Amino acid sequence: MRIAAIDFSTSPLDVAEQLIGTILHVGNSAGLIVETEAYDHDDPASHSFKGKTPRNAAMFGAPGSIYVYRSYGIHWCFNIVCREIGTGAAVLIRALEPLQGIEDMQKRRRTEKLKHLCAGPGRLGEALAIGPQHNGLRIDQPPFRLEARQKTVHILSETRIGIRKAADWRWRFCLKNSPFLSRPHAKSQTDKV
DNA sequence: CGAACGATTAGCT
DNA sequence: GCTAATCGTTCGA
Repeated sequence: MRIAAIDFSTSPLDVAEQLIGTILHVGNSAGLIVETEAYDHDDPASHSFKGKTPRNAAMFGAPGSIYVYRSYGIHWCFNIVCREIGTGAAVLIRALEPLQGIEDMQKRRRTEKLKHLCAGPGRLGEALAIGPQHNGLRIDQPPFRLEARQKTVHILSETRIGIRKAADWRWRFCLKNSPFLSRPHAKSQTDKV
């Protein structure tokens, strides 16, 4: 299997798109990335928009490192940092198609429904046992690994979910027609292959 | 120091 | 579709 050769020092838009169709391994569990969102340093919806704070410090780390944050006091969400170090850009991994370690994920999620196992950033975090202990680690070192996609994929761009600022920017990327998205994409959008 | 507010989700109507 | 749950972070006084 090929290790994904994604250049994380580029823009979050590029990285978010390239991540669709690659396989994310965390420990013994793995899934196909079917949904991502880009957040940039000059993006009003981004945690990094107002500068570095104790919470978002990892977002200003080296490209290819992990940024984990607590959402709504409940969930842990998983991001990969991009652009040059200190910029404050990242890609949020929002949904996976479960592939390996499914029983472990079902146990952690307390549900057997494959469709909802990793569909949404909070669910994905719970399924993969993501937590603050992963903040600042690297995506190319254990327990993490990215496996390159094996074929061309059909990608759609959509508006991001759950934000108020810059809500109309189409910075969400989906694997076309995947049943494992956190929310279905529109019927017809600009295709990116 | 107090208060408002989320890059969300499950469960109920 | 609507709302409660739940708490760390951020910002204003």
